[in-house]
Amino acid sequence: MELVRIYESLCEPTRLRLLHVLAAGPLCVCHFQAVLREPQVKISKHLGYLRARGLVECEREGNWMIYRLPAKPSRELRSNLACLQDCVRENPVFRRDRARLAKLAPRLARTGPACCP
Amino acid sequence: MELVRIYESLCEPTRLRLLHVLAAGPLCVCHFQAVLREPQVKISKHLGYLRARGLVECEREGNWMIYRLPAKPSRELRSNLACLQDCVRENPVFRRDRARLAKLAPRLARTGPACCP
DNA sequence: GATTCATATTCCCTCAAGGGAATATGAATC
DNA sequence: GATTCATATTCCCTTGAGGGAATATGAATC
Repeated sequence: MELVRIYESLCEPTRLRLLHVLAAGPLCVCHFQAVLREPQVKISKHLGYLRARGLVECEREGNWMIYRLPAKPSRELRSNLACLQDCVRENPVFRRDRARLAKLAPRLARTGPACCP
Repeated sequence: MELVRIYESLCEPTRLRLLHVLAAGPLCVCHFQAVLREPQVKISKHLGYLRARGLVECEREGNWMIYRLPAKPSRELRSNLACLQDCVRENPVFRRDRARLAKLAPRLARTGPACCP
């Protein structure tokens, strides 16, 4: 059941944070590290997990791997991502992530989702 | 994070079916067995799991345990249950459960959620 | 109080998840 | 081609989930 794969992907806080941040746009791994302040292994493993289950897509760009939400998400995935965004709106951890992401915004605007140009 | 507990509860098919059936109203364990056609241990364990995480409530009535959705669900839980109902609407397994539940409806109307009067 | 019925719990097993340290990979640069 | 940088993978460990058989519990009945 696809739904179960989705819920399995959602039942870990780091992955929720990754998906929440991704909702704002594509991002490379080192930016995730900067935003979540979690070790590289952890970020990379969880992104790999999400990718294996089709919750994110990725593409290499030079040294960097750019992750994004799926271009054509299933109805189930769309509903659940929307529900997630709604649920975490007022959660301090997620707000903090958004705030850190916002500080990167000017750089992202210049260089695109990859880290350092 | 409460959200994670919710998603953990949702990432198993039997539990999704239980919650889906519960959305139609309170029910005792033996009715769950009849509707899901799963062994007693399995039903009981998963109901216990859901209960421990606050996704269902229960109350003894004579020999029977009546399970129901929480009287005052959190916003997160409400959103996710709604999302779940929406996602499974067209899924054959869940539809079959509903159909079997419907066949019990006349009896339920007479005796309440407990099994045999 | 012994039996019966509905339900819960225990025990045993297997398997996958999650964390971190260390190492591998693959692209770019010198 | 050696080095560097970003990212992925491997290895090792601990922990919890899930399934089923067997057993326990608690209420009702005889």
